[in-house]
Amino acid sequence: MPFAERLIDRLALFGEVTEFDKSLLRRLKIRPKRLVADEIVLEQGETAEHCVIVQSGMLAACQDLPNNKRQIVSAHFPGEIPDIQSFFSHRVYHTLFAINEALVGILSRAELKQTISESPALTDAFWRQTLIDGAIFRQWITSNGNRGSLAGTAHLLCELMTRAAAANLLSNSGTWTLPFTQQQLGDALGLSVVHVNRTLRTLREGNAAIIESGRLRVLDWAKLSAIAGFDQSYLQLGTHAHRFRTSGIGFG
Amino acid sequence: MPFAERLIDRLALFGEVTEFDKSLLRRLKIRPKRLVADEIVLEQGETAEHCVIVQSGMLAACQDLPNNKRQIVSAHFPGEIPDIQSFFSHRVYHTLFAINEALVGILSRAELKQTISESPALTDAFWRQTLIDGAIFRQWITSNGNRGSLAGTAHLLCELMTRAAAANLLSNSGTWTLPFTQQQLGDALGLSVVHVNRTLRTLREGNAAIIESGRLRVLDWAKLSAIAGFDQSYLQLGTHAHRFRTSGIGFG
DNA sequence: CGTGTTTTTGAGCCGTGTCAACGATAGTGG
DNA sequence: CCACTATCGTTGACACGGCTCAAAAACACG
Repeated sequence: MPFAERLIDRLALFGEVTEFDKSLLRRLKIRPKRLVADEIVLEQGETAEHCVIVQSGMLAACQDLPNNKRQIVSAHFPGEIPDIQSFFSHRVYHTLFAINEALVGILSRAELKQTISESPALTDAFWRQTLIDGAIFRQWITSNGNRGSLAGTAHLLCELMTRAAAANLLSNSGTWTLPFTQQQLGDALGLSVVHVNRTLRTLREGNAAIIESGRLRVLDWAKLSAIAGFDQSYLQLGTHAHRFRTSGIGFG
Repeated sequence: MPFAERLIDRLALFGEVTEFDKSLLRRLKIRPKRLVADEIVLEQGETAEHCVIVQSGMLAACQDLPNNKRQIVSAHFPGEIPDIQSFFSHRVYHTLFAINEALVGILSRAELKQTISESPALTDAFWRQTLIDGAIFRQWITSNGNRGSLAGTAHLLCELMTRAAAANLLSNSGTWTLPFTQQQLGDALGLSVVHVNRTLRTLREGNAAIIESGRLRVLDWAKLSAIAGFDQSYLQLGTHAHRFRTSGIGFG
């Protein structure tokens, strides 16, 4: 599936995309680029003339800290544009890197911005995306601040699983190949690897969720989301989430 | 100063505001409302038809958690519109409340959205705001996750002080009446009141910053920002920050 | 002046980090 | 196809940062 189509598909999760808007997006010049795991797309402090769109695999953004820890501040699924913020601030304050082997599209920031500005509907759609990103950020703040390790971890798993479902990444059996290492989960949650491991064990022993050979399987969605205090509506995946909620693999 | 002017002033921090845009904003119907400390503007889960603009005082947004803790996820200075996110998602997932006695303006969300959409420059300006909000969120994630209590607290103080300066809230002597209680700082930082208190003492004893009778005084900006790992550029207060940097009260 | 809130301090405990080691798994080159 | 090696996951022991409980001091307000 070409880049523009993936983008369109994702936008369609949140509302109708008109033929006009589709044609605008299809006109974008997008250059493919393969990334290996851990490959850096954009370095903290750099200025960038290009935007990135995720085609397959996952990207994440992190801030490297003086105490040589790193904080992962966001995770990006196929169809997403991780660096929209460079629209108005060409310097970025975090490093964008590939979580696993990924295929991304590189496009001119100016061109994308121009294209978006040609359609009020597209402007709305992208602006809306950044607001949803904000809602996700707030949840991460809460997870890292006051939810505690178990609820925080559960919340992250719920969020990632829901977003993975929306990106159509679940297998028939409802599992998802979680590309994060436990170290990376810890970097996102502000926990040590060791404690992430223990927390995952607790979730496993409580029959809430299990990661087996890299695949995340939610054993009991009600239990997991209760532990997390997770309510997916902030992700605004209305229609799509509904598709999964009614498909009998345990969402809801 | 009328509401629209405060809004214009703030937008002007980030770039020129044309007369056309000003006239659009001045046409907005804004109803004043006084708030006492802790008064709730918008409750978690509510749907809102109105937007709020802060005129004086401060607002904050928090998420209440099942473990009866609360996480403050954002703080809002005069000139800001805390609930822009309701543009595309009428339900809000956090409670918006007044930190101290405040004056806000209430305006129709639909009308504001309409007004903004009439000017590409305004659209850009507001979208840009939400992206800056995102940059702030990322910093809070990092503070709550991996910076540790001392650096996290210092970072929050740096951020609030810088934003207070941009909102022209500093006294001649460079102090600012920090309206947060230590409990609220803790709610923002994911720390207990007790520990916030101890951390502030450490900052005080290190001659970095001191809160005396509710006023925050930065004793040594270089030291405080070094502890925090703070770099104000993510706030994009370019010109304005420069004004303070050269005013000899210790910023830079 | 009295009452409620906020700040400050102490003492003790618990969650989470650190260190260290081993096991599992996957990729690599012979 | 099998060592070899690197990375990741898992577990235990122990230390420490930050939480809880509790109470006093400072402050704000009517």
